[in-house]
Amino acid sequence: MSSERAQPKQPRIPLHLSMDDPEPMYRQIESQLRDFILSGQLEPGTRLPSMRALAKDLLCSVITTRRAYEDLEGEGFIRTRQGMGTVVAEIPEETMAAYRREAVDGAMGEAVRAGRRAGLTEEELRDILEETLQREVANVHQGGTP
Amino acid sequence: MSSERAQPKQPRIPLHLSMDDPEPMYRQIESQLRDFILSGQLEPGTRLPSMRALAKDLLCSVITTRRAYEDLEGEGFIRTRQGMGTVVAEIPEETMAAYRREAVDGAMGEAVRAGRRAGLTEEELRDILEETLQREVANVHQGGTP
Amino acid sequence: MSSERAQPKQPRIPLHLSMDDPEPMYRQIESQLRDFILSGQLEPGTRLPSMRALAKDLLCSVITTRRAYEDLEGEGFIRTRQGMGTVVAEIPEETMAAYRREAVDGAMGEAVRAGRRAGLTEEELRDILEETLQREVANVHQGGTP
Amino acid sequence: MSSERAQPKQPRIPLHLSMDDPEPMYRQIESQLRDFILSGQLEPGTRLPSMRALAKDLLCSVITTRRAYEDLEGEGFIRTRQGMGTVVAEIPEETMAAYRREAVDGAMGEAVRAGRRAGLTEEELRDILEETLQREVANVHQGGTP
DNA sequence: GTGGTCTAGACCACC
DNA sequence: GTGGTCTAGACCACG
Repeated sequence: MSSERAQPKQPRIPLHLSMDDPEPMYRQIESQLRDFILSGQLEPGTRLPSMRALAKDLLCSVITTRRAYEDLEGEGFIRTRQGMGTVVAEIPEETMAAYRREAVDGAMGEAVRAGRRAGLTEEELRDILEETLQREVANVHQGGTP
Repeated sequence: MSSERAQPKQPRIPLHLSMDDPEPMYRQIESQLRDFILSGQLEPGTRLPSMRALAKDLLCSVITTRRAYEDLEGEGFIRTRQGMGTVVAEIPEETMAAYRREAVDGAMGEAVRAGRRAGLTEEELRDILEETLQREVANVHQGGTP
Repeated sequence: MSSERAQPKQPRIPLHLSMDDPEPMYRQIESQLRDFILSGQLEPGTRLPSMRALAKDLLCSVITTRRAYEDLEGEGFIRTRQGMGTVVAEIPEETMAAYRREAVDGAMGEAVRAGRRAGLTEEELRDILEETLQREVANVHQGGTP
Repeated sequence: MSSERAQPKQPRIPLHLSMDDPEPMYRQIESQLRDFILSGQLEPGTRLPSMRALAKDLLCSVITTRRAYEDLEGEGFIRTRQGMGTVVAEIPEETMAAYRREAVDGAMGEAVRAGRRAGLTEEELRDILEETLQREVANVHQGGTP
């Protein structure tokens, strides 16, 4: 009679929905949770707030939070079981790395293509990266991606 | 035997719609035309195909091409006149430059934010930029953005 | 100006929901469509009935059909785009084969384990397979899996 | 110094709950106990652990173990008496055989239907059975169903 | 006409 | 208490 259980910890997770964001609510929730998991701020086994609790917190419908959780489960980031809530799944480091790279590579590719269309040199693109790093660092220090 | 009146030239414009692209059709058309204009491949005064002709060519509805043209006109990239067809607008170089910078800055900002969310260091982002430059250069030499 | 379109054919697809089946409706729809695709009865590019039409047909809510379609899209079996309906996706034969084997292997493994628990010999299991083949052939000839 | 009254023996029963199994906990308990009984590893008269003890052991709620025991009692596999604990019931060999056959037949039926849905031939199904026999024999020799 | 998002609220299964 | 299924109906985006 063996078992594989443990009491999942449940930290506060600072999510926020923006009405100005054209992205649908459930996707905003998904991407924020995904980022927390990918960045290691939410570790495997960590318990997520219940769908109902999160909905109350975000002032949205349970259906919206459910949808986000369902999608994330489909992607393998979280695991949910009836009556037992939802926890962050065990994800192979390999998979994590692939996900991390995917997002950055995509955006960087777009930036480079945009630069090429604009007729910029590689050196100018490097400068823009440096400027952006400065700017974004400033942003994060005041406290927000938006 | 060929007339040489001051009528706008109408070069071949290689547009293509992709079904796999999650972007709606009219936006695909918009962004492709916008890129041609911003990159100088379509010069001011150049005549664009009629909405009907383009729709027939792309196997899409006229509503779709109309919407793309309307949006581009709203942004000031093209001008449509009754009975005179649609031509690329005269755009101050200043404005062009601003648009170009905007696109690059936006994409680079996204790349940096994605990197930060994934927990990458600035140095790793610089490396990724270099890799991307390599890759994209390779791409363009074989011939295509797609 | 090239394109990648074609008028998808739309054959009749004989789906049916069983109320006695403990499986939720949306899963019944999913598995039946998945089977049609995996068995080649629904080819890539084939158009599926619209969510609303199917719902009317099956006497269930649009939400139920939508859920089935969404899940199948998540699994890569179908592709859906706003305003353009839903079509069977192009699936690598390799992937198809893997899916096909997965289901059968799982069930066969369970059968063999059950047989082992029951103390049956391999020969007895082979006999049972033959009997089952007979019986199921009979079933399908009268016309129903249930 | 050891009493040898006619009290039921209580062997160690290796049960385990898996969080990844989509099957609810109480069903996992049920099917594992049922298998032990049907395979003769738990003989009639053998005493089962108390609901409380089992719950503590499996790190689950007593409601869960109770439900499993109740279901098994409903199926006639075990008997619970006030103050006397729970013991494996006397089951006619005939009934046991029927249950065993039922399990195998059910699983084999599912395998054949899955194969038919996937468009496999009878010969391919026979091959799969042989492969599965090989694989499962290997498994059992290293020691476990899981 | 298509699908996409969000809403509310019911009832069930599991722990 | 948890999540899971199904319902109805509104409004938007796309073609």
